[in-house]
Amino acid sequence: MARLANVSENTVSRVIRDKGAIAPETRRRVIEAIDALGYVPNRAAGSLASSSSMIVGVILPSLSNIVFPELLRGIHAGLAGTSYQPMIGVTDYDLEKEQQLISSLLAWQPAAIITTGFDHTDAARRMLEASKVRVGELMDIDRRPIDLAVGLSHRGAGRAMARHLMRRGYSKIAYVGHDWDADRRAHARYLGLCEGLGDVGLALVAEHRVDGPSSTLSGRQALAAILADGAEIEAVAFSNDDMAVGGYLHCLAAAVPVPDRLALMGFNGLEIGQALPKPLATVLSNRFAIGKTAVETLLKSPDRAFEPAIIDTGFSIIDGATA
Amino acid sequence: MARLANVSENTVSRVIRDKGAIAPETRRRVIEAIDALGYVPNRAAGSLASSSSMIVGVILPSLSNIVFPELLRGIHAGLAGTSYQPMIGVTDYDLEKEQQLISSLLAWQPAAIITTGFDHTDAARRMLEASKVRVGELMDIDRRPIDLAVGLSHRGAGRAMARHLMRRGYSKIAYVGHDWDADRRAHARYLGLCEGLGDVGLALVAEHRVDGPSSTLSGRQALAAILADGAEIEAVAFSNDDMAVGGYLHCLAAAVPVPDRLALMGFNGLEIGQALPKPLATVLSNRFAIGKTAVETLLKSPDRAFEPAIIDTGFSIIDGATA
DNA sequence: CTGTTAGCGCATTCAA
DNA sequence: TTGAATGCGCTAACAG
Repeated sequence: MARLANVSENTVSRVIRDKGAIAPETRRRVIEAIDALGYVPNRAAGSLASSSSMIVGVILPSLSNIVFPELLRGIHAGLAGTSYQPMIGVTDYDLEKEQQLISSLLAWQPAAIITTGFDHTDAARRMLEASKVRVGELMDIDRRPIDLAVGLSHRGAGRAMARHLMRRGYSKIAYVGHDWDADRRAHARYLGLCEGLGDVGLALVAEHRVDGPSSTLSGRQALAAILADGAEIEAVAFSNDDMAVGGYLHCLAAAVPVPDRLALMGFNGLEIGQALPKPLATVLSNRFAIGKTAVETLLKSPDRAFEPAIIDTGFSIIDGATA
Repeated sequence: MARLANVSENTVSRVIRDKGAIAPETRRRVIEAIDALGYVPNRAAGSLASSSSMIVGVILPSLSNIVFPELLRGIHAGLAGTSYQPMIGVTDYDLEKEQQLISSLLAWQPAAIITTGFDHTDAARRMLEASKVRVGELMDIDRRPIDLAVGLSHRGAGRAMARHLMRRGYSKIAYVGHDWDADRRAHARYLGLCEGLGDVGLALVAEHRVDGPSSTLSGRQALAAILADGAEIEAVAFSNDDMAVGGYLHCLAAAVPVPDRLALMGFNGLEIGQALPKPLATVLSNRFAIGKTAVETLLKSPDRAFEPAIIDTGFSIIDGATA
């Protein structure tokens, strides 16, 4: 193909990568030859030679929870138009698996590695720090990142939920949630919620947590359970929208008037919440923006800054009609 | 590191890849050296040398529709325990984008490429056929694949929906759907539905399609619209569960008794449908199994068979309580 | 602006 | 069972 265009192999490479100055005429010939032969460059060779690849490693805790595909959507959006390719791994909330994935991904010498949260094994942290790839830790901003954190303060979101419910006149507030070991951010929101209540001398009047991940079904069952306990409850703060939608469906099935007899509030701002007969009161967490911003910021520079950076994508209360 | 273990570079490579016979003692020394130095092999170099990589290219039409993340989950499950890594791309239902992604992915010399459906540009089809990588076309099985198809007959699923509704005693059946240009499989189900009705001399009494992708909100609006038209309708077949859940929520909000006044049926078997006050009648599409089966089958052999293969993962009716 | 030269870090021969 | 030699296809550095 270099022969076909009457140039050196190298010039071809330069045309493809748009690097260095090239005579317009030469470029034309090369491009012609390229699509005459249907040439596809070998990325492995390129990566080896340049000891860097156009890969962005993405590590997600789960694909079952819709928020992570949405985060991935944002990452994709940030990558669109570039020639970076995401390589993804799923940890199932297991830090050992995360460490192993980090190792496999580093083997490709990626441009960046994106993961969630600040919890990593020591070995994983060392690998990330030792490598010079850019590192994005997403969703949370409440601790010091390795390189870049993009997300929101879940502690702050929890406080905001407390304030919102109190502003609406509820004071007998309960909590319904799911497993904290896996979902640390849910725990942070819980703590924020308690702090927010504590600020005005209140406390949760009841709480119920289910084992395992959040889901509509378990939210529905959990709300039924906490109501069966008989405590006097005016409003329920859920660990997230999945749980809250489940709770709402229980109220529909059990004919509990929402929000008059019981107010409900979720977290995330999922579409399904807004399609309910009464739109769910919740907190929008901007997953898409988190992913997109993270990618754009990381790829802006190939090198880390002197100090880790934190980008707060914020959150906003969605008033809804259930609280 | 070869020095540390007192062996040649080459022996190290053999230990890592578990290839060729190695003295237990030597292997021990090498492994020791490996994790003493925290050595991470360079995959790009490996791929270049072997002209094949441990990458599986995955091309999805969208991440907004929950079925594709679930397909991805299945793919991940099939990859778990192997050292293959998925590299993913999203087409937004655009065949040109698919072609471009196929080209970028082939540049990595992947072990396999997984995409959805049988619609590809001519160029894309040529690239896939020319390369010797294994090719999985997922979700549908109604046409002849390039190498391997894994999925279900959407035509058949549409007929099954028709039969189910008729068996339940409904004969005035309407259709509510979304954009067919993007979602060819939804169209196939529609055709199957019409055929199923036609078999016993029936036809749809009304139909309504919204532009754009399926969503709970548009399902809700679409059902409201078709009911407002005034045709006499006993049951509605939706293009999928997102739309059907939206329809159900409309019935809740508008106090339309389900299924007594109006029966509803969806497609996919999403979890949310089963969490509704009345579980949704729907058709389970086994997305997870499709992804997992496809990966497992493709990676079983590095070479294509003489004849393309088709794996029918089937579907099953979920009776529910809405039809 | 373009050509030349020399590796990148492995896997794959072939010998020993 | 191990070592030595060769090259995968490209990019980087340097000349010209």
